[in-house]
Amino acid sequence: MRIGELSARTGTSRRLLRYYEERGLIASTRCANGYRDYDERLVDRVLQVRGLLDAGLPTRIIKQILPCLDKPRVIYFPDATPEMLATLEQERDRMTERVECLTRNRDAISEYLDAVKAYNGQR
Amino acid sequence: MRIGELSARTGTSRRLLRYYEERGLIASTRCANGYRDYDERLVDRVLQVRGLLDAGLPTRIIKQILPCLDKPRVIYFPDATPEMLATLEQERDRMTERVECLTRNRDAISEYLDAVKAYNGQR
DNA sequence: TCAAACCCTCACACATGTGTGAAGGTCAAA
DNA sequence: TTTGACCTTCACACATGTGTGAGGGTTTGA
Repeated sequence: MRIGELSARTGTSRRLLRYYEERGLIASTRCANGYRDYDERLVDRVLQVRGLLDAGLPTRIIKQILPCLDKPRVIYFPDATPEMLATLEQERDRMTERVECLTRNRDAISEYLDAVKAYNGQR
Repeated sequence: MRIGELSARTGTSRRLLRYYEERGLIASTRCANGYRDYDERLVDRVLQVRGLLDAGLPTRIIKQILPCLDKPRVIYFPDATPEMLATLEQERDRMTERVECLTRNRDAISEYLDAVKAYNGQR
């Protein structure tokens, strides 16, 4: 599919799709006329990238972790250098911290909202 | 305490502490000589702010949700306008999405790392 | 054939979080 | 009294994600 369709199907501006490509997060082939041609699977990929970006991860990190996120897990490990594995472990731990922080604070907000609801319901 | 101590105890640059204050995330009083004076509780507050920032929330949102995050919950609801409650609910949902996205992807990384470990252990 | 709707690259612009340094005031210890 | 370690404000700078538009090619349908 071309960039317009991918843009529509992912709710992502063409500008950003080109940016993600420039950052190595998604790939495209080129038609004879120079237009980008995207694979069907890119739809999920773009959505995943956006989720991670929204969760606060920079493209630099997303690019590093994406290879381990592919659906049919590639059992091709030799490409994982020790440095890369260390980075991955570190990033996994940072993600865990984020999850905990977010969960903790979200629960506090929930409690607050519940309390307000109870207060208003009782009046 | 003065800014230097708060900086040391939170691992946050003075520059950022002033920035957080400018954004209304933390407060300080002033000594006679103009120096900022921070309350002991600011240590936790700064750490919380940093956690939320690291989790991807902008200062604008953090400022809005901080009031519901105070330890001894202030049961003083009239200040919560309907618009603010709507914002809170929306932000709570966004946080939930972030948590889910992060968890999903972190688990995938974990699986990948486990697989690599098993592969290397078996050789 | 011409207009509309695509696509391309390139570049400037903006908000946000953060670093760095200048120019200068305060305070404590030597 | 002077030095050094603090503090102040202000301003410029940078990376990152994202918007916008210029200048120009391609494709499709009226």
